[in-house]
Amino acid sequence: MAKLTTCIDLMDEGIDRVSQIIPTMPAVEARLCRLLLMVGEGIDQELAFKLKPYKLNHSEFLTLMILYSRPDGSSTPGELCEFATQGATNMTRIANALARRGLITRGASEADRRRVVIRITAAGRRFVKEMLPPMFPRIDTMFQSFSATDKRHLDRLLRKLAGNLDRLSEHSHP
Amino acid sequence: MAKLTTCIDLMDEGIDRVSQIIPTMPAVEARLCRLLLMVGEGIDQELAFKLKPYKLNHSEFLTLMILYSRPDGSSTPGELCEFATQGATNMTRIANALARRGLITRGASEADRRRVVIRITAAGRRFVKEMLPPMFPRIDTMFQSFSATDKRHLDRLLRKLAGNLDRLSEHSHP
DNA sequence: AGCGGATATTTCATCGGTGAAGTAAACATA
DNA sequence: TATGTTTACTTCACCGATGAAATATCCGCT
Repeated sequence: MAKLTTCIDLMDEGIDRVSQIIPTMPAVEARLCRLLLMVGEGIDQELAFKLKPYKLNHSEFLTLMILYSRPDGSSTPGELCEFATQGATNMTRIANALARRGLITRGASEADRRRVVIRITAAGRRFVKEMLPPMFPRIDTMFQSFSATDKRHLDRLLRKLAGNLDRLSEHSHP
Repeated sequence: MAKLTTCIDLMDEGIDRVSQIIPTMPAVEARLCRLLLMVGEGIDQELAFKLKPYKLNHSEFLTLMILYSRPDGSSTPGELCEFATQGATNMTRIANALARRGLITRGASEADRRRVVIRITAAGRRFVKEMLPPMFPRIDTMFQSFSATDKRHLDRLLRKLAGNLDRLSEHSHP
């Protein structure tokens, strides 16, 4: 497995060379994009590694966590799609997978019979409560040597970036 | 399409509730992880959107860019796997796709006949030079209202995080 | 020279995710 | 109350990515 930092070094060289050939390129910004993508992938892999023993998928985990974090522990496929940024198709599969393991139940809505009500079960809550804590040490390690100010800055900058991305996608794929 | 910022708001609420139930959770750090993942996905989608008209994949684009940025414009599947953090299997497919479009060539290595030498073609170089500039305005927009200091900070913090991730994965999936 | 283990790449089976079409219920309105 | 439109979810067919096994070559050792 290639180290992230060596990939970053190579990326730096690559961007330097490309921006020599194409000087109009916004090199600093492009570099930040690539950095974000690479670090994002890194966290993804780390998360996948922690989820593997529980035979959970990233999207299954996220869906389960959304349900867990809701006051009433329930939602609908459509809502979950929104919050988890997933396609409806995929949510069907995710719900199938979680229901088969008894972590959630699927029932018909009384108010609107088109709707399906998804609810986390007691077993689902127990499962989350058991699988979450083992992740904590590794999350702490990820942010080792980050000062409180560092964390505040990172938080602020990422949110600002998110706002800009929203404005971008409004214009193009609305 | 759900806005990133509303997803982030919901995530904030979710983390608050979960950390009330499980107070040992490193809430600040977990939040940063989720933020990073969400912003990463956002950039991914933005990139995919820009690549679609050129019928390119994220990994195909990255591979092509690596070749473009090398002084001699050539590499091998194994090396490209490392730099692009891709499985060898997938690199075969990527090379097939790019070769079919005449953007790269595949030849046998003289020194080591197990190796395949992949080289970007003149058409490949022209293609990159043509497709890259239209992306620049959108990259600039992504970092609108980021001061030079903001960018420096973000760069520094992401690299530090990458270093920590490397140390994590060394211990576990080495 | 010849054998065993390591390395480089491809093939195959499978999984997770997506777009397009299908089904069913609700709503709006005439 | 009949009809057309919208909404909610599912099914189906396909694509991109991955792990395990197959193939071919190279390298070290005797």
